[in-house]
Amino acid sequence: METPVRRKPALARKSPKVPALPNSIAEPRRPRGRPRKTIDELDDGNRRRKLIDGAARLFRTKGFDAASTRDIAAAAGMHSGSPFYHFKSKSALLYAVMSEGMSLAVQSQKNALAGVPPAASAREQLRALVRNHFEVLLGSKSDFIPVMLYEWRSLTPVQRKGIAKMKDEYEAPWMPVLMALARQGDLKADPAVARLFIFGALNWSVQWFAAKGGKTLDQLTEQALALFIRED
Amino acid sequence: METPVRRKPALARKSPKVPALPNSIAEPRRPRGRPRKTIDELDDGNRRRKLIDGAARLFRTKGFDAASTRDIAAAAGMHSGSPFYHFKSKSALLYAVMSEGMSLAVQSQKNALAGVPPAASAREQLRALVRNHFEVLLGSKSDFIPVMLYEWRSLTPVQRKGIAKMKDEYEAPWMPVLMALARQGDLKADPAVARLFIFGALNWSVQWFAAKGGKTLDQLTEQALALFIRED
DNA sequence: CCTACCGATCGGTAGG
DNA sequence: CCTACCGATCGGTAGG
Repeated sequence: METPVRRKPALARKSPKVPALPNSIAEPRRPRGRPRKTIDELDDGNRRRKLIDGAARLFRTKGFDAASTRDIAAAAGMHSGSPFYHFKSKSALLYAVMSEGMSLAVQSQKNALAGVPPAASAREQLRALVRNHFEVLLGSKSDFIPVMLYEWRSLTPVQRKGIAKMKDEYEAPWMPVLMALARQGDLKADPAVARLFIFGALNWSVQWFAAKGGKTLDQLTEQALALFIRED
Repeated sequence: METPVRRKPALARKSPKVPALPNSIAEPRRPRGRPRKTIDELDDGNRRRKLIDGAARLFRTKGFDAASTRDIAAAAGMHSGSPFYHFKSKSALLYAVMSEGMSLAVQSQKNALAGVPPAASAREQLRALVRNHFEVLLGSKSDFIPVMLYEWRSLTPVQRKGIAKMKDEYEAPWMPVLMALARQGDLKADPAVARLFIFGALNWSVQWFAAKGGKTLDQLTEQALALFIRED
């Protein structure tokens, strides 16, 4: 599933944009033994990163189909053909965005749950899940998950399975919490349906949330809990 | 805002696909006075209808950008250039889909509210609104509103204003009902935020609802009310 | 509404 | 990673 593969060995060489320099400066002597990371390899990591970040932003703002690989290349400071050195297709780039987004979301959710005291109520656990979900949807890295949510259909079937697995992992902790709340009478709907409604309510916030002037993510979390869960 | 305009006067003439018939049959004599609708004009209505319906379905299943005007033409039994006889651009066709969808939704909602007894509780009124919203999202004409919800960004700014107006009209009856529920203590969240969450929960159902095997729209309605509104 | 077409753009590739 | 390019497709149009 790790799609991107470089097509040629990365050879250290001068950037074509930089004017030629004396050899002693442009090509520092290599130390003996296993070759260290070359300047190009480090740079390559940056380029890949810039491609993924730019793609995430463009896929979110314009949609997958309307964002051209030329747009994405330009956003990363490259020329039109270069993204295909890092990703074998536009769809592989989409997969990379979604897959990275889901990794971040799963990790972020694990951290959030780890911060909840072991004896915390189901209500406290749901609060942590909801608060983290808003962070994932609307926080600093907020291009990735909206792309995942809204560009699902542009994946190939195989890619879709990969993302679905990460989505299952992300959603897994929610059901036991909702079932506990239903058991104690604080959630009145069937937990399976409630889960779908609640995710919908939260996911839809990317359509209307405006960071400026609006509510904070903490406030949104409190409102969501007040709406879904009985207090008494 | 009524974008589609025919470019030439609609002259009654034989369909090119149909073999030539004797004049007396193919071209019935016109009665005196203001011309009645000709066969071609009736047919034109059918064609326009087929274009809009096919576009709605293709925009929903493939997305606006991925659905080509050739696809849409083929779905209506036409050749590639012909949709542009009925609509001046692909985006005008999108607008027609959304605008028709919103008209249907507004009308359907009016009927639903008219069926609620005058002295009905706020809860009953919300039930009618939610039930109708599911019908509009998931019922028989269910391609139109999902397109409206998910292809918003492909409209021109001017078109967007037109749709926004219809959306405001559709959403208007919800706030008083939610405010009444909040006043009587059956809705615990701020009504303005609750409205956004509730629409999100319902709108998201187009992502997971499968007509076969799943819940009925009545059951979904009851679950939604149970989730959002206190019973006691 | 069809036929025949156009310019623009797109994803992707070869070769260095 | 750039340069130069290709075939395919797309929205749209003229002319009948």
